[in-house]
Amino acid sequence: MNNSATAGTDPTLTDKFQRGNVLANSCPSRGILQDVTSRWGVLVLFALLQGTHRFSELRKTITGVSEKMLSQTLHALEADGFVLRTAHPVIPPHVEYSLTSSGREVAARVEELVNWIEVNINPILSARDEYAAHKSA
Amino acid sequence: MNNSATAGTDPTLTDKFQRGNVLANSCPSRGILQDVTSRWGVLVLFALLQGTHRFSELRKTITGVSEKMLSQTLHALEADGFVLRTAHPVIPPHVEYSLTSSGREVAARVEELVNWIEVNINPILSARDEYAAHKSA
DNA sequence: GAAAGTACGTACCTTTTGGTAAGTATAATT
DNA sequence: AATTATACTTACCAAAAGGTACGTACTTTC
Repeated sequence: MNNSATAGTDPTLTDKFQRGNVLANSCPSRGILQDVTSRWGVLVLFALLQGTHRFSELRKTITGVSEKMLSQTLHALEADGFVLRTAHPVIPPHVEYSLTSSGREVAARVEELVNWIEVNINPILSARDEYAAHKSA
Repeated sequence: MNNSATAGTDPTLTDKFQRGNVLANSCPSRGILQDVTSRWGVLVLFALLQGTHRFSELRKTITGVSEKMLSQTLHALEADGFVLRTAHPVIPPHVEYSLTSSGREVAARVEELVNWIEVNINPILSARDEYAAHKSA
């Protein structure tokens, strides 16, 4: 994928110094951030804070996700070590998803952000309307 | 198992009704969330926490943004009332971007998330490597 | 009088993301 | 013997995000 820094320049040396700085586009934090803040990633983390869920439960809980996207999102979060997948070898399949300890830590931050937005949704929507009205006037 | 409002604050019943529910795909919170957690939205909010910036300064600070994307992102955040655009009518143009009070509040949450990831980047990357190694084995 | 500086908008094209529908495996149920 | 249930994957297509490059406006500097 796209891990390279600015095209043409030698990235290797500067990369080490740019670590830990999201504002630098070669910083690996950006990749993690995208997994966490992706459209479905946020909602999966948020939902799993309520406890362990099965795949089909997550699908019902997070309205609008397709199986494909949910699966993809869970894979990414699992790879980053935020989500633990536990498969019980039975038929039909039984798989449970839960947060790891680091997953709980990121999810807590995500939750704070989500909660703030939900609590302040009305003022924000008003701001939007006002902005739109002002532009068209 | 079902208390949707938690975090650190006490979840009253009225909270639950005044809040939206991001897990429902018709909830407008999802739209705001996407502005805030978009690839460049996160970084713009993060950068503006350090203070007022001009357009060209933001471009230099957030490595990798194109003018088009930065402009688009700033518009979205301005419409949501998170960013204040101040244009000085001089030539060449001079425009300053800063956070509004609500912008500072969201940005603070975004910052916590970003900071956590940056501090924990190494363990996370190790988890990734281990996961990749395990899969290929 | 050409170039640079600033903050964009826009047309065009590529890449990524996302959705839909179908397929897979197998045991229990009807 | 067909259906149901679960957790996926994959192929295919549509939509959205993103990048590049150029245009605009006007003044100051070279």
